[in-house]
Amino acid sequence: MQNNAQIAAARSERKLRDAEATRRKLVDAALLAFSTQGYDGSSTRNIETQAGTKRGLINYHFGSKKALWKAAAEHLMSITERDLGAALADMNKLDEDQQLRFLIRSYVQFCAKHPELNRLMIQEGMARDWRLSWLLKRAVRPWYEQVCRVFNRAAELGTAPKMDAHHFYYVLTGAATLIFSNAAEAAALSSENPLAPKAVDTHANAVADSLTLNRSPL
Amino acid sequence: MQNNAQIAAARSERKLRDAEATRRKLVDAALLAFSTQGYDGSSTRNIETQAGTKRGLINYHFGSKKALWKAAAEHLMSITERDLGAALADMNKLDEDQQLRFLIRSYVQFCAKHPELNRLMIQEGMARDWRLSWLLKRAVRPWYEQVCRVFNRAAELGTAPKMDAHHFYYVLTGAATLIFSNAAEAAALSSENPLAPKAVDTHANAVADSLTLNRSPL
DNA sequence: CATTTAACTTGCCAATCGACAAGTAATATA
DNA sequence: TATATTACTTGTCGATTGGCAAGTTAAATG
Repeated sequence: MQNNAQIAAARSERKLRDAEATRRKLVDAALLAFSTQGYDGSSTRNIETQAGTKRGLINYHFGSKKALWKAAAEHLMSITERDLGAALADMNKLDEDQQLRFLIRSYVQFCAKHPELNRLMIQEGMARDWRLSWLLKRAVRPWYEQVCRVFNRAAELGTAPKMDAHHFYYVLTGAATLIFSNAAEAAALSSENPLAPKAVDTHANAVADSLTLNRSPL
Repeated sequence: MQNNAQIAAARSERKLRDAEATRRKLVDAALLAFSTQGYDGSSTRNIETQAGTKRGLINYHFGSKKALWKAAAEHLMSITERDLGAALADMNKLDEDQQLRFLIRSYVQFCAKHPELNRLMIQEGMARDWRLSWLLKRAVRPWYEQVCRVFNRAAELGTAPKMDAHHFYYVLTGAATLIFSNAAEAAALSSENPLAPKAVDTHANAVADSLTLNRSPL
């Protein structure tokens, strides 16, 4: 009877899905905590509470706080890789003159969608430890080199301002991200939500206008 | 005999100076801890150890961790107010055409000199709590309005790019500060110290070139 | 010289931290 | 049906947290 086997398989699948749902809730809560409060400022017990799970499940599913951080960071970096990779693919379909501006606007849109990314990078970019090393190897260095490559090509074409690629990277990253990673401050200063689609688009244009030279047809 | 009185006064003064030295060491260590590890991620005991003082002195001199944070933040904001105020005064002596660029360059230099400021703002700018409120009222809002004022005047003169002042503020602040607040990451990516005077000057020019329109004589 | 005061020291407290281990309950397998 | 495995639950541990209070030490004051 294949029916019984199917039912058993469905039950097994469902059990697996439940465990995966628990892992997912914990990863999401961990990402929020680690990115806003830092690694040492986040407690596993509070993460479990925020995730709506019971107390020992982080150690059961991940083994340690360190392993939870790596799982959460890996989850975020895989999303980042996928979305920014897609943006780069779209960019390559355009005329080279427009590529830098497109990349900048895509990057700002992505940062608004995932402020946890830049919050995490800020938390971990201050001190040299195992978490910064992990992030550099896993995601930052490849992205850094992609940005420098696009910038250097744009500089050849005359669509990028004349500066060192390294400084361009930090001007771009800082300009693109601060209004979103410090959203609470930005909202208090302007009484408008910086994550609203219209505000995001305005900011994307502001950054792109600042960092490309074809800002208006001559 | 005034001599005895003078000696007594000197001793009293010295005793007072020692207490003040202790307070100062604690404030310095607190600023380093709070800005890099966040408020909850910093422990008073570790701050005391880093300051080279004994264990109960934070509670003796400041009464609580919260009061220590306020003392450290007030110390940093008074330095900021003094230095950026001086920069604004110098700026006002220049031709109006050059004022925005001068302010941007001065601001970048200051951020490189005091990376704790932007690290603290990043730590506290993510969530609405009593520390963000304190910082907004004490320092951020006045500075924000000064920057917007200078930018709006530059926009009238045609020396600033066309964008909303609020977005200009965050483009400027992010572009100016990230390479310094994430100095460990930046050093790992470029193998040069981002806080070295030459690197600071290069970055100041990169930010100023991006955010002013008189980038080169036409 | 006796007393007061300021600066510092130390022991202790309840709460919380990450981690481990011994459970229970439900499902899968033989 | 008996056994094993998976997912989850809970009790407890030693270490650390912020804070309080009772000290000690040394200088100022009368």
